Amino acid sequence: MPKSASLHALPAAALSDDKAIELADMFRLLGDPSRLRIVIETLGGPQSVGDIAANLGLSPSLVSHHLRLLRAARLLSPERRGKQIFYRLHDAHIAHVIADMVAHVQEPEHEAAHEEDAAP
Amino acid sequence: MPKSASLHALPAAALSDDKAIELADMFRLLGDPSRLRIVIETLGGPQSVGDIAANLGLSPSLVSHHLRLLRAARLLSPERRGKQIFYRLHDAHIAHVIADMVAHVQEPEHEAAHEEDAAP
DNA sequence: CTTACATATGAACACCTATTCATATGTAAG
DNA sequence: CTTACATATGAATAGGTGTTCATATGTAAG
Repeated sequence: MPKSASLHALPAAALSDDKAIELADMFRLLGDPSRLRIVIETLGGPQSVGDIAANLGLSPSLVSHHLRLLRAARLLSPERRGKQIFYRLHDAHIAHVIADMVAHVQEPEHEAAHEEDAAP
Repeated sequence: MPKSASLHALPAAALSDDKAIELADMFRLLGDPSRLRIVIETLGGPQSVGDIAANLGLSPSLVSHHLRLLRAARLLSPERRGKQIFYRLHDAHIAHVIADMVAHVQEPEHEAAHEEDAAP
């Protein structure tokens, strides 16, 4: 394993394949706009399925399908309250990660792009 | 008035659809194990296509295909050095976000932290 | 020039996935 | 009981995507 020496304060780039797959799995779930919006909705507190659907303009069926995946991945957890079921972020760890990403995206643009593909 | 933030200054859950799609796009790219490993490889510094391929056990062709996507999304940027082309994270912003996620996954164990927020 | 190496590109294929529709399950109220 | 509401589930489908193979482009050296 001819690995390049770690540079500076950055974590040493190496990540076990298992962890990589685990991370990729989480990224993949958040990689769908509908699912990402659902997760973001829960950042403000537990939300019922119906509220999420109405708020995002999605069908309750579709929201439920996505919630099943987010539930299986332990990103969200359900809590029954009467007829409704409220979903919340599974733990503070997930909440922090998501909030961090949202915060980063909401920041003003950092630098301009270089130059890229040229098409003759 | 924004909803009450529980732990830190959580952003008020709302995110414009454009930003949501932009974020989801980035997540989707990182949602593939091969692509995620490629990005993580560049955390330690610029890496040539061949080195990445050899290091990850992927074909140079596949790596190049993935690099094209990461390049188009401005996550990585190429730099020619002789015959080889080195790829590095496009900016410190991206680097920080990725490193943050990796650090979170590498933490020993994450356990659920319950907290009551909003109760109608 | 030719040769060898490094990367990129296009096509084809198999696989996966997001969405919709119809239907089922569960729950509170009349 | 029945009715109405909230959520879940299964099937079917259209579109997307990762991978491989073959080939092209670019670059340094002999």
